[in-house]
Amino acid sequence: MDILTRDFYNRDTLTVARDLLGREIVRVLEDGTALRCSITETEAYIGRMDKACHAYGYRRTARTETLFAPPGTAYIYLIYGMYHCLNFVTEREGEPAAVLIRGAVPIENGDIIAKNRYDCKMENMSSYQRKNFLNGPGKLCRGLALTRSQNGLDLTAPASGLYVRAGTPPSPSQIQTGKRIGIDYAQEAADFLWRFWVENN
DNA sequence: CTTCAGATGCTCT
DNA sequence: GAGCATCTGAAGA
Repeated sequence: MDILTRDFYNRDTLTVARDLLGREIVRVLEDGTALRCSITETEAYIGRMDKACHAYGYRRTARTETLFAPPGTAYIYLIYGMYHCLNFVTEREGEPAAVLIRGAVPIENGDIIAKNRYDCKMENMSSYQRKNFLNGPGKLCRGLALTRSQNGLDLTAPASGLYVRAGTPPSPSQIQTGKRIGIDYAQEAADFLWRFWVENN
């Protein structure tokens, strides 16, 4: 198959964040159903130098332990008491960094994703719901039924039930860059242009 | 279209 | 105890 290997994640985090656009997340449920979606928006977090990163200054706690795992590991945490955020660990093992997956569009089994999100089929979604389907980290995790139970999974092993395929990356001219969202507390790091997304949608 | 309050529980000081 | 890499529904322009 065309599953992205550890070498893909074992690179500079900004490079990986750009390169993840258009890649396919595959989430295999307990019953074997494969939910598939294409990544449309990402953000980079680099502990070495980034005050917005949970592992800023190599801070090591129970939560940030996953960021020190090998590249290609899933880092999933709870935010605001009720939502989850999906990240992919990057750079060499021991270098705490990751890419937050902020948005995606469905490719396969959209009806199940729609059931997780809105408890209905895709065809019954309103235009507002279509527009706001998986365009946020909490929405994406809800749609793909991801929680902290999946924290630490190996994204390069199909057996983990969560992996990433090569997909269809956009042309460089379709990639937009901007400031990251929701990190106003991070001082100078709040202005880093570490957010990437595919134009349209 | 926009702003805004409130939900809710884990993490770290 | 304070704050958080968010989302939703309601209300107003």
